[in-house]
Amino acid sequence: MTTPELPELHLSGAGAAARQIPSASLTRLTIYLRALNSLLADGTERVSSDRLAEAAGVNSPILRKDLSYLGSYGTRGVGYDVQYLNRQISAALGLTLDWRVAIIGAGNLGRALAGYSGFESRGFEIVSLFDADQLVVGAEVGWLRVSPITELETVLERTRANMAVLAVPAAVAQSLCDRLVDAGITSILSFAPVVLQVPESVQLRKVDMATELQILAYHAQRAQEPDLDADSRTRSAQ
Amino acid sequence: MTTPELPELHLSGAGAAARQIPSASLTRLTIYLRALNSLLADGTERVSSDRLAEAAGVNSPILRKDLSYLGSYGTRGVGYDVQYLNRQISAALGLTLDWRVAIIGAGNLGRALAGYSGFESRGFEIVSLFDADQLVVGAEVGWLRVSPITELETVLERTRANMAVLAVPAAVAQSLCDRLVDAGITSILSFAPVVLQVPESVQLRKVDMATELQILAYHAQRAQEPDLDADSRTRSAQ
DNA sequence: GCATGTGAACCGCTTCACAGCA
DNA sequence: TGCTGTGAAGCGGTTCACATGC
Repeated sequence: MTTPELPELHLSGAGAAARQIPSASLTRLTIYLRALNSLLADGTERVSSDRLAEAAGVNSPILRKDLSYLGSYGTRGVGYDVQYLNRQISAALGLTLDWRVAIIGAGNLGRALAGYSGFESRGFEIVSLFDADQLVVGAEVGWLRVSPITELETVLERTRANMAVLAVPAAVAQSLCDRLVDAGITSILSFAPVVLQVPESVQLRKVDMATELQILAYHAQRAQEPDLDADSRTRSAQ
Repeated sequence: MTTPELPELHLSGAGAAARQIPSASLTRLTIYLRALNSLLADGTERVSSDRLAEAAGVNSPILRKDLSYLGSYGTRGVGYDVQYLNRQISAALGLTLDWRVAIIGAGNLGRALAGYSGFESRGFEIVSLFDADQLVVGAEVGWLRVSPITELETVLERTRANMAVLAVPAAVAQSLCDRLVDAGITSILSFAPVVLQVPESVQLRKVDMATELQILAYHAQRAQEPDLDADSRTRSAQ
């Protein structure tokens, strides 16, 4: 099982990348983007790291550090130009490219996603919506028509989708995921509460609402019981 | 390196809680729980860390480390009893307590959450569903009836909710969040794409689908462009 | 013998203080 | 002077190898 001594330097695979943005920073960058969009809507032209950090709910040193991964886009003594910074972050995240999203599953969740206006405004176009249920196929959801899952490969190709969102029951998630991968999709966001297996070349992200509630439950439980290490089990001293 | 033997017990900081489970471990623990439930359904009675780790999509050392935060629930040379471990993790996460969830917003997303069977099976009972739209109020969603948001405080109290899920538009999220906090809710899961301000005593978790897609876009962009450090800026060698 | 449990090294993110520049 | 940008220190999580106990 364990290969004893393989000094594995993890540049992730071939053609590995220089200067990868840490994943925690990535998450925050999307939040800065939201805050900048708000500022743009307000007509604000300049912003300091302190104020932007406050709007994003983080501290300003880490905001500056995050931005420094992208480059130096501010003016010392002044701050950041809202529109310029917005563009730079968008470009760094790849949002200036053409993202065409297929949604698999037209249940409540799939429909919620299809109707979510937040996507369009941030460079994601939803180009197809699928379901296995014949009663749902053909229905209109927003400006989309539900396609039969049997035509998955054909429609993916015709609509030139390059991302997919899985909003299907756990039982069928893996087989649909496999079909997506075979069809050439390399970015998948899954809402199905199962562990999916994908090749390394495919980016898979998961969102699980039950997980989130369970984590809340853990913290709530701790808050309820001030009696924290009431560990009555016999614990042998280290 | 410094002092050879310092009986260093790491209570993390002032007034901090004893023996907090690292957040990354917490997330994985919920996944183990799912895997264990599958094994239970299969009738499997024992499992090794290798096999459980494989089912959860992680490596086995980190699984054992995660479990070691809870205690020693395995048998060396043998493995873990599926049912027993399941109960221990559930207890550690606080899932044996009574969690009563209110869903705020009965749009597609709120309805998707209300109908999500994954909650019930894991100890979360959805006790109320609210909306501001008079056309939606009174409608039946599953076995719930949509309550008017004007009666939020009354219904929260009557149904004894102790958690809430915000599935409302960004514009109204903060004010509803404030009402939840004032009503005594201390655990909130938000799907609204805004930064919410809450007191420290309130646990807030956020799920944002646009953020997830943006992170996928970043990785997909990198995969597309092998030409990664085409950093043509003049960098003064400070 | 075999699989769990864990101290210790390692690595990467966060923090901080200050250097650099308008 | 003021705010950005960043090296370096600090810290927490992951990895590993092996001690532990059935």
